[in-house]
Amino acid sequence: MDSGTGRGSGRPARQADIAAAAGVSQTTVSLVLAGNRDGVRLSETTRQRVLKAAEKLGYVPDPVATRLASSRNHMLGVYTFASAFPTDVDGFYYPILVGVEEEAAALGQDLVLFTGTGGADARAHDRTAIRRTRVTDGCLFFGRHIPEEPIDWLLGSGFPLVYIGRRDELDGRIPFAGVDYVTASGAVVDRLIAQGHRSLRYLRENDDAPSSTDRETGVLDAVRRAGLPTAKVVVRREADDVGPDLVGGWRQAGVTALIVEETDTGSLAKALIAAIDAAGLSCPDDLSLAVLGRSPALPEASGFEVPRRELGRRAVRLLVDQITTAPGKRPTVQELLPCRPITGTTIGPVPG
Amino acid sequence: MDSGTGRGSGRPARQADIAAAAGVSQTTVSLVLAGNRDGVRLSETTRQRVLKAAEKLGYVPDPVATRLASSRNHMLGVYTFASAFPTDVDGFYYPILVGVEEEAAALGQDLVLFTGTGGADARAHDRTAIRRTRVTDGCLFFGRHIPEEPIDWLLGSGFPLVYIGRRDELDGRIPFAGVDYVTASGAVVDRLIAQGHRSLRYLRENDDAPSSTDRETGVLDAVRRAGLPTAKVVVRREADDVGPDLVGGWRQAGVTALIVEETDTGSLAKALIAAIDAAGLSCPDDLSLAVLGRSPALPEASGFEVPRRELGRRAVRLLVDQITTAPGKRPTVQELLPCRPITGTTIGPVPG
DNA sequence: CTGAAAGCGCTTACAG
DNA sequence: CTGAAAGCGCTTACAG
Repeated sequence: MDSGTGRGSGRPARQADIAAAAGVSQTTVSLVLAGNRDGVRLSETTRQRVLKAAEKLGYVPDPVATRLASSRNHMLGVYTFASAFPTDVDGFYYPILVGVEEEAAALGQDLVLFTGTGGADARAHDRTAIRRTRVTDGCLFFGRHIPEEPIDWLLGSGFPLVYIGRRDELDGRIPFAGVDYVTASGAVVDRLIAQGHRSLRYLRENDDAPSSTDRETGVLDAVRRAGLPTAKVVVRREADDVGPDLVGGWRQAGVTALIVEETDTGSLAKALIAAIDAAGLSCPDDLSLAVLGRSPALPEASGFEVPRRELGRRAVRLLVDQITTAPGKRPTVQELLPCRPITGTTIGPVPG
Repeated sequence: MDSGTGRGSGRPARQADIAAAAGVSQTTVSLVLAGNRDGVRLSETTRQRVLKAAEKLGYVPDPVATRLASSRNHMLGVYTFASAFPTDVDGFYYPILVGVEEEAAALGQDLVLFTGTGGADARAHDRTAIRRTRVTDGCLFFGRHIPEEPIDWLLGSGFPLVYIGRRDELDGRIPFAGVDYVTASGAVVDRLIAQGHRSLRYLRENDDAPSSTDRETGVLDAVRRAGLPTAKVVVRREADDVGPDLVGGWRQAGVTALIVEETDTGSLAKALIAAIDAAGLSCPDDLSLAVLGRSPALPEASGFEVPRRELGRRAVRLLVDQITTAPGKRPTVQELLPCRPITGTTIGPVPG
């Protein structure tokens, strides 16, 4: 009831209240509270009077009004085109989100999670859904697939955004923080070849997201570097079609090393690991196995670790950079992060 | 460049643009777009004209302006007084967040994660930090400890909020969705006693959060119901002070059953489990063990499971209920959810 | 050094 | 059935 304490007064104090209390204009209050903007000089007496009144009234700026009037509200959006986020507890995306949260906190930004955006249904991601992101100063997007039209529209309107994951759509105009799957995958294959393997198979999903095609590129590059034939290396397969017979057939054909990609669903790597087991084989004694990305189904598998947390942090930093750069001179920043190799226990010399 | 497509036009369309295109006033546009508010009747011709223009311009309402002018923007806040959220990947709070996200999506609400609020430092949770929550229509709070003043202030200003976890501060005026630890803990002890145990110890943290005191209450109630002495049952201990000697001492004294609380840090249960192991004992052969809440260190332990995901969902529902109820007639809703018992493998008959 | 005024994009009485 | 006007709480030229 005592508005002097700011408690129970029913209505939070606004600048006009401070102005009345301090006997100055609301403009002056705004100026004082905004700190020292260049070119503006306030008498110390006024400053103190305003500050004291603000303190007494328990003033805190209204973030909504601030956002409407200026163009910053220190809120960053997070919008996903992937399913299973963040509902899936063991989800692929959670570590990324953790990184996003950490860096956002470090930079004094709050996060807006746009919900109901997890459906794989691209029709849900229309302009209406996506324009919600404009409450924020800028937005992070992710998911294996991207609806180009709404992103193009946001980009065209000068809204700062950063994609998490490499993207080459829209003539390379999409800023992103991604992962260098090409190099990491190539290094894994190099290692296999150094162990003497000459006949290998790369099992991948039948899905052309950049993270999949980049892994394939890395694998094939390495195979070529070794002077080996690439023809039969790549095998596209659904997780449901991966069984012991597939693995058995490969062995018959003299294959000694298997490589599999670990993506956001994780189902393919899991299926292969199960199939190897079901075929009564063990790694690396019977067969070497490499997983491109760490699989929860076999964490000790050899391969590499996707720097998901760092990816989140990096994306936030790039986004804030954009936000704080004048729209005219924003370069389209595209960055790839290196992966940490995992020695693991599933790669060994060629058996026999 | 063609503003008719809404692409590349530089500036998103607003109601004024639609008004100009349709040859009506901006008010009319607002009215049409708001749907049929009672008492307002628009001619079908006008409606169609406005709708078509809006479609053509790719209009999407600006949530910030909407929020400032009205009082809803379909954003819910999440603010935590606990540390390790959501940074800790195996965090206690993540399943709650998942529930929050699910229900928010179901109810068409976006989520604002207030960051930098995870510090245990209560001084950070001042009015300024907390008033940020007012960008949203209402806010969820959690954490074992609560700074009363800012919450009192928000409550007093009529801002809808729901605490996640039982709270009795502020004369019971804090709405919450909590967990019925009393009943769940009592049931666990009942089970121990039914197995013949007569001498038990309840190990708890030295921290008086409601979730801890409620567990203790449940334990002691059950002990009393069985007509056993309560004197030595409760033991307060830091995780660092729990070792094999403590467990050994209890056995010497004839204790046959141990109960430990699993809280957000999880350190105490983990320490006890390690201590039992280090003492060369196994459960339930040498000793029965119950964990009040599932411990990641021993998921198969007997006890109960805190319905964290459901807790999140429930809290969102209560919050939205509040938001959609006129400020005058909002009851202070306080709900407790039941826990799911875990049979587990660590409770057995009294040895020997 | 300070204030009056316009404006951010909406909603909501209030008039016609 | 529709429009002119005020207002939400700020920021930002623009005058003095």
